[in-house]
Amino acid sequence: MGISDLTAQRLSVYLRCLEDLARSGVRSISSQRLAGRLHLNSAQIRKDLACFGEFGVRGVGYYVADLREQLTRILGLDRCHRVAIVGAGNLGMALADYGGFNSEGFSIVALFDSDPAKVGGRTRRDIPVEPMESLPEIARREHLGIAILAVPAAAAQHALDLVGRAGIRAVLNFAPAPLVPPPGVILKGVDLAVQLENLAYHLSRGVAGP
Amino acid sequence: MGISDLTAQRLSVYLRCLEDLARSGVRSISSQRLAGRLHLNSAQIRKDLACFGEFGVRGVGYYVADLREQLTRILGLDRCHRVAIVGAGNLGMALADYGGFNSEGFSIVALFDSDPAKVGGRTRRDIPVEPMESLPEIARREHLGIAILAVPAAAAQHALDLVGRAGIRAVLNFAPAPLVPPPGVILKGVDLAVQLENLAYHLSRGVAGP
DNA sequence: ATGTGTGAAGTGCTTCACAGCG
DNA sequence: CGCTGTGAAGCACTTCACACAT
Repeated sequence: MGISDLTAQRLSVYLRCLEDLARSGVRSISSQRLAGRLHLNSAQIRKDLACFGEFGVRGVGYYVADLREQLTRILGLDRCHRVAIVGAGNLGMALADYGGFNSEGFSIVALFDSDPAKVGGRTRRDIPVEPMESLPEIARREHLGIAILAVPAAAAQHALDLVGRAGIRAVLNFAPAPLVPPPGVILKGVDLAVQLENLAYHLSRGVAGP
Repeated sequence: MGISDLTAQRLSVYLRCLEDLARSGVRSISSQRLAGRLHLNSAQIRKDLACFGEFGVRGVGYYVADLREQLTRILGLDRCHRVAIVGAGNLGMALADYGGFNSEGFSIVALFDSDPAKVGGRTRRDIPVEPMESLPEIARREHLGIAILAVPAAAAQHALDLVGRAGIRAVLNFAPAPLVPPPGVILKGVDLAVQLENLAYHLSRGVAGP
């Protein structure tokens, strides 16, 4: 069966919840109770998990430690991913220092910027800002696997191409531009302006129903 | 017909593209050419627009200035939305100064934080950090309509409830927690960790196909 | 008794394909 | 002829409901 992106995203949510449960000392949990915590349908959870194996125990549920381990492996979080951030503006700097990324799974190695005035600086957590030109070299030396694009829209496609040529094969794009990934590169977009405008849209159409 | 969230989000994308086109002096554009720019299907664009009226001219396409105006109105961007940011950490501060929000449609009025050490400070763009307790008062005085939640997961539900009680009816949540919106509040989530982990997942499953 | 795994039904989104208008 | 607007088909995701395992 083909695993959809939505399924993979929910696995991340499940994993996060399982880590909470493990910290609370919970040993096992049913899809029903997990669904309650996450405000999802329990069949959805069972189907998502069943894509990758039979992790549950009938009459019991899922063992937290076991499932946590399985999901960590499935999501590729059993090894550390080395991340570059391209664009050292407000957003790039903040993302570099953002504590919300599963800190075991990801390590922000460097920021890159084409503005010489920014190069040489460091974030509060001491991540260095490197010149754009050294991206290919550093990418290979440091084994960077993921890039986060936080550049202006006009520079985004160029930056993406550069990143692709440097051998980085996965990119998270924050620039508000419709980009074409180079062959072999996985591209995901997060468009903050669209999300905010979506709220404006809902506000102008009256308030949420039940 | 019920308008889906996905449609509304695409309208934002269309609007942004139309603003570019207007700046370039383009007078009219067909759904085909718009689709080419945005890497979408042209029928999708026509269907999305048809939800709200017959804006096109057969044999010609859509007049850029006219459609731009219509979409601005539909999305509720013909008036300015006053925005609060809750949580003055890395992310909250960066979002407050982020230039990517359609600057005519949104105005970030204040940040709020429960940490007294942060209160009284200002962002680089001079937006003040206020104490959490004054949120209800400032929300009403300043007519705040939207809140952005950039607090830790553990504090998010509490912050959301507070924001709801202050009369704010639309919230964009960055905290990695499954929240329940108070009645009448529209809630959208952006989960940065999930997006990044999704890339890790794709990397661990081999490279993107055609 | 409890709760998984799953075929089948239900729902919603996308794409096709074409009538009809300018 | 070019292009919109749209019914119908196609596809994908979600939910139901139940056989079956413990």
